Amino acid sequence: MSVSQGLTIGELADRTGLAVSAIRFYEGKGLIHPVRNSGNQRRFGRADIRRLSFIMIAQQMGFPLSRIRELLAPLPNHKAPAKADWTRISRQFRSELDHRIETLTALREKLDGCIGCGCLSMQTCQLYNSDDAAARHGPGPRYLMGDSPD
Amino acid sequence: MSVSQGLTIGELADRTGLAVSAIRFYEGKGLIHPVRNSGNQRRFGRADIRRLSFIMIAQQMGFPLSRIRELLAPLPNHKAPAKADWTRISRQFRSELDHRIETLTALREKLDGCIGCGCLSMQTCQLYNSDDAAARHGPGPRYLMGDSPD
DNA sequence: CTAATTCCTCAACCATAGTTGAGGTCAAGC
DNA sequence: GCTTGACCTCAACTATGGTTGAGGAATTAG
Repeated sequence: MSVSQGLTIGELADRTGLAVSAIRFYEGKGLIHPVRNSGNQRRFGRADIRRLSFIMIAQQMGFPLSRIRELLAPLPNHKAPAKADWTRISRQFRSELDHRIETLTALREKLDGCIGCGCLSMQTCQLYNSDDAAARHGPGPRYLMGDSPD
Repeated sequence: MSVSQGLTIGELADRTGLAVSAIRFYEGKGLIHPVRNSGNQRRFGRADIRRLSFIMIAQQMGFPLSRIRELLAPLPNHKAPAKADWTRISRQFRSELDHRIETLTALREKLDGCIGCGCLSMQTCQLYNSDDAAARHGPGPRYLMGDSPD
């Protein structure tokens, strides 16, 4: 396979650590867009190594494939992306990551308050309020789910 | 339904915001352990409202049901847990939450470095190294996945 | 006492994220 | 030029986290 023809799916699998079947699956989901050679075999560009690496990282951080596809949508399919393309995507990614970290941190702080007050089973729990208070506001663990304690 | 008989599944669903089918599903997975009345209907204790709230919160933070079951395993099944039970579980939960936040934060810092150096598409990218460097270390995005850059 | 509602079990189905295998084709080495 | 390994498609299967519906029993309200 000469360089000008691109990488085979097996070569790409070796480079990224992904299974061949996973790469085909991602193509089906619109995350990657290989070309086909005269024998109907997939041929990938070197830029696709980075594309798949990004997919793996984003997934590890809990992004669903549907969202990753959206993030990658502005990248060109069949030529190497410009630096500006990746920079824009990285910034977007970073901002969603920030949001995830903030949400988790806020939850942790409430949990801290809860351990401190000896709750999660007490009527005065800041996380779960009393049953009556929860009933007034509707179902679910209101405070953790977004309400302020009264 | 008198109080001494416990909550029906529908009442518990109203209190927690969960679907009746989800509560039955959690029982099947061993996350909750209702008793049965003489007519084979499930009866829940008030403590189960908190138990389900905890399940909802932990799930929202990305814990799989299997792990949540393990966390809840020390709680008594058919009587109200002691304060110490919930405190122990909360501490364990908090420590796993810490770990998640640390992992995400470390990833974010590497991503920051990457935006700063204009990478994710550059040969000198700190996240993805060069293809040759990546090949030397094995498949995948080595730096983000745990390696230090050389 | 009857009718409406809620409950029961069990099986099938949905989405996400893939893997596995059957049956067949392509390409690279000798 | 043929054999072997890598590739192709498509369908079925895995696991998680549930929902939906069929067919029937229990409970509650009037």
